[in-house]
Amino acid sequence: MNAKLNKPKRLANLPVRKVRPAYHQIAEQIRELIMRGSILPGQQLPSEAQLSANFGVSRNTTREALRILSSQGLIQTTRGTTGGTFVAIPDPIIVQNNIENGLGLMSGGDQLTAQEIFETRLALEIPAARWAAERRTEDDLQRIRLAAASVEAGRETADRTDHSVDFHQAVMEAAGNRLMSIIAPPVWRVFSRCAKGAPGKPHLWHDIDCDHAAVLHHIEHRNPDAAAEAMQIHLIRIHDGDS
Amino acid sequence: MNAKLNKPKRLANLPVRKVRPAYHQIAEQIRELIMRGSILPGQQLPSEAQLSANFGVSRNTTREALRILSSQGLIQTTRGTTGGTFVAIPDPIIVQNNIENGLGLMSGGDQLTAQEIFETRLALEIPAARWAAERRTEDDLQRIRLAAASVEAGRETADRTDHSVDFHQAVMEAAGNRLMSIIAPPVWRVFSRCAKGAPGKPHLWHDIDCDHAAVLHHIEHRNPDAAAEAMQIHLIRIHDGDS
DNA sequence: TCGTGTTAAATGTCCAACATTTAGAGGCTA
DNA sequence: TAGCCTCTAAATGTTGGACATTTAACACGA
Repeated sequence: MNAKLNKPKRLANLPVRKVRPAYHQIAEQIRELIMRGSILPGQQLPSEAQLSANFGVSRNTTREALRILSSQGLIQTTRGTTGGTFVAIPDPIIVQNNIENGLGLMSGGDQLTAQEIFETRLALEIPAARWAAERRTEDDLQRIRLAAASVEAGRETADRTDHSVDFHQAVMEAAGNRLMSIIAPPVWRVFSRCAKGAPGKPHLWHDIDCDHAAVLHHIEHRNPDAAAEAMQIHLIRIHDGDS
Repeated sequence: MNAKLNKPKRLANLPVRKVRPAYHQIAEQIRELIMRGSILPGQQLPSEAQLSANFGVSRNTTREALRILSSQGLIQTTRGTTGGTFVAIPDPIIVQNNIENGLGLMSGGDQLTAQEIFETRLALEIPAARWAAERRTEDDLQRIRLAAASVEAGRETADRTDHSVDFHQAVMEAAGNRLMSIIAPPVWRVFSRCAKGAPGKPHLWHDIDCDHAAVLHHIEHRNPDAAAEAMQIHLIRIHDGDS
């Protein structure tokens, strides 16, 4: 049994697969079609039987290829007479889950330190606070206020942590950059998983509430520099508070 | 045919699957085992035959579940007598590909604008330049120099674009944050795909070379603020140059 | 007109067999 | 003994066919 454990290492060091399995090649080809836009989101792919005939493989092999694409969020399958395989309409939730999966894997293997995740948060959220102060709508403000209030109201630490993410999410969305809104949540989730051994001193939560109020205040008054600085102070606090 | 096009929308609006397929449930269960650490990276899973027996499904169904996990980078399969299915050791390349898949899909569907991608680059790369100036080693410098020289030497626009990514990658790696080094490349690739209709004025490439030299110079002399500013100027230039 | 049953098309699942790859065991030879 | 060869076993890869299930549309009758 022990002999088996070191086998994967050998594989990782020798990524020279002579021939990739058929299902892998087929997935690659269909993926290429989708990525280059030859088949548009919402359009239907040929049925499994037709695909199998076209590629000259059995239906089982085709299905294994489709499972790969499906798990990458590229296609969706439905049953029934009008069912079939369709190019998926991009869904931010699924994309985020995929990113989180990957990042979670790496942080679990000690390949990511808490410091690195903290720095990434600085890079993403300080500019976000600045842009939020410049661009926020009344709706954005409302959401940020609500999230800040939920954190204050939270009784247990777990509640507060959850709602704290809501606060940061609300600020991020007020910044009006959808790409950053997609990237940030997975980073937060990995962050909270890395730093979950954080009991926190009793006054820490009070300080955090003050930080949130300050960020909100500066965004409210459209003061980008102050909002950015307040966010920086806040992030440093929650990072140091955990250590 | 047209009737088929709007079917996926209906699905997206009705995410109430009565029962998820068996392969989906099995993938979920095994994924849970891996994520909670019950099976450690490098360890071997039971053979497909044993898994099928344990779950009470056919080998085909088990294989489709394994394809899902494999495409998520969670497992690796090898053939032969010592082969089998092993929990994968996290690989940044695969994680990056998954992220790029997702982002690429979203940018293709007009869900991401060039402006948003540009802003994300600002957020990631300006701090990176600053940290690079603080932390760079001699090896880092060497790589940045090499990349800058390759851009200058490039004859065709395509060559220069490729090597330009190398330059930014080298700076990013000098910053010493692996999480940001993972996130940034997918963003770049989506960026270059969005802005590939960029012929560029003749003097643009010369300006870019000057920018690179300035960034390199400030990183070399450990001047974080100047490096950050030079990177900002550079990013703005390549963004405006495309419009 | 409304409901209802039938039907067809597609994916989901199973089975049994065979092909291929791979490392190791064992035997042969020098 | 060292080195090479063949054989074998264990695992994944692939095939073909069959049947189950789901779903919407169609035809039919009250």
